[in-house]
Amino acid sequence: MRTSQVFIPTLREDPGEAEIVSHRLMLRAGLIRKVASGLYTYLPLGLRVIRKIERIIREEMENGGAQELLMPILSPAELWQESGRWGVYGKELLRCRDRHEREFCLGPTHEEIITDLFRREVRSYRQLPLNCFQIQTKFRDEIRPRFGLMRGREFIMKDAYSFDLDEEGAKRNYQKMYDAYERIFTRCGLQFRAVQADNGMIGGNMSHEFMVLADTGEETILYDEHGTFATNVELAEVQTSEQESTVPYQPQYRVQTPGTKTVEEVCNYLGVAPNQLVKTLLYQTEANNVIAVLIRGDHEANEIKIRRMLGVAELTLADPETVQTVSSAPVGFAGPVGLTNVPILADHAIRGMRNFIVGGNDQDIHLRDVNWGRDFQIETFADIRKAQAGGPSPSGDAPLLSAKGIEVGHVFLLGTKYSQAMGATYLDPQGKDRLAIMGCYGIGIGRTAAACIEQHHDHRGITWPVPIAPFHIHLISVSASDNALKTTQDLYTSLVQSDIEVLWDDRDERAGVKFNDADLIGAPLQIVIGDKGLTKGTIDVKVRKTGERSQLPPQDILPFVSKWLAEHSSLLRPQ
RNA sequence: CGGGGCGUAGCGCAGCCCGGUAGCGCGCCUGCUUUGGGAGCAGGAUGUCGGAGGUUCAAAUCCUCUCGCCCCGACCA
Repeated sequence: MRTSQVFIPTLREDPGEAEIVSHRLMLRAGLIRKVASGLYTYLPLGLRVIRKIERIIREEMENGGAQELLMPILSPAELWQESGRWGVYGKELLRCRDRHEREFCLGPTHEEIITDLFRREVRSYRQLPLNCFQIQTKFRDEIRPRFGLMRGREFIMKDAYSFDLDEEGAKRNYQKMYDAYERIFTRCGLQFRAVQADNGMIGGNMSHEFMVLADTGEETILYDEHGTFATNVELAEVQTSEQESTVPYQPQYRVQTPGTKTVEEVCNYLGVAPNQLVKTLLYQTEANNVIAVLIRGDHEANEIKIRRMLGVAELTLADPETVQTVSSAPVGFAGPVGLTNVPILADHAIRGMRNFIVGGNDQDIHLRDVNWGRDFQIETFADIRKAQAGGPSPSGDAPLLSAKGIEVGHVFLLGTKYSQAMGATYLDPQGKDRLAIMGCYGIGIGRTAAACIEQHHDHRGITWPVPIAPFHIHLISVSASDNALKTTQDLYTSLVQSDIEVLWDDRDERAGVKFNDADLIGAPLQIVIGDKGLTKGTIDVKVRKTGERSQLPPQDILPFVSKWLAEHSSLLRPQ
């Protein structure tokens, strides 16, 4: 295509609104434009990238036995009420009414719709397994959209849902999708890692997130150097062998700690290290039960672990009024001593502590030389803190390393959560009703494009991998002579006839402008035709990513670029 | 939702404190010259100063309200 016929509004300067490199470059290279917070228009160039990713996804999903369908973007409230999620999804679910005052929501995901379809249409075990996917726009009313396509409110997602006869079948489908995802992200030219992820209330360990490694990632992953263990920090188990301490008990006493609410403030005030402190977190569950959670001062509570441990869906820190009622002190001074009206859950690390500091259940008061067992009782010790880099890996003794990642895909074994709630059953060979075992599998497509830019760029612009580049070749003529024009035209035609995607910059611009736009847009190869080279009988080819240049006679260009593109389109080896 | 910041020409910004008829750079238009890494010269166009209300002889500037956007945080006691 010619630039005069494609709408590519590039920006010379960085837009003020963009913070991270992918967002900046997507705006500057003319891939997207913002419509409102978290809402973007995909411009022609951006859409070409999206379509390429979609094509790879379609191929690999079909390869993995999934078939494409398309569900509506609006979901009726009844289905969500039936699954129970109408009540729990919260403000992220954008609800609306139609002209008849019927309630709907914009679909943030489609388990309800697909499960409804399944229960209406699938009768027999003979129809299983079934795996359907769609590529469709989702809407989640994010609390804080940011970073362009990285966290938008409206975004394009591939979501797939599998239905199986039994657990084994479901695991087979899960594995197929896992494998498909590895192929997809590899083909997109991404450095990524599949990590164990949270399964919420369902249990088991069948959930993996596909993380693109990038410093701007919003997720933290922990892994060990052998590569045998990788997980979201939210999930990582803490290996612990804390023995009860044998340090002699000291008598407990009260100290004044005016205005010291945080661990840091207490430590500064008393001149002690955070690991001598035990913080008492008061949590509320959905049933409004309050529980006290004890965590060593230098550790962080892991709410996902606590939630799973308690078997509750919702867990939030207690509001100030509740804290006042339960601990008879304002927020910041809760402690376990005398806290008899709520259960006390403690992290394993507490077991090995003696003579520590806790809140005094009184304003501006802390207690020193407190000891569990003597001064208060702990109901349960459990692994409820966040794992930290440097700690031992659960798979061995190698220390854990941490990295930032962008979650681009998630595979999840759902089990019977939705089939149970919505009655998605089939008849087995014995004629008995059985619940279908489900799995679901998502990929954020815009986010994948953004993550790709995070990994493939330099100070001049994007350096697309061939498989998802908007164009293969950026063709630039820098001379206006008849000869140069004719040569460019001929080359353009022959490239197009060979099914190579060429963007021909036919604008009446200076060479520098064209070079800069080409580097910004980031087609993998640039071909430069000018009188300078033509008088020597050559045309220049530049590899965008490496800057490597070759001077070739016109007739060698097509074979050269065909070969180069073929070599760089093939499956990259996963890291 | 809490805190901070910003809305002035297509884009990036200054002007606001201290009120007095709106500016810079890039882009855009015209002409000439240039033409292999964002050209030079000359000329030109462009603004509901986010919106509403108020104070004032006079408001981009001060006050009130409102809308939008960006960043940080969202309870770790």
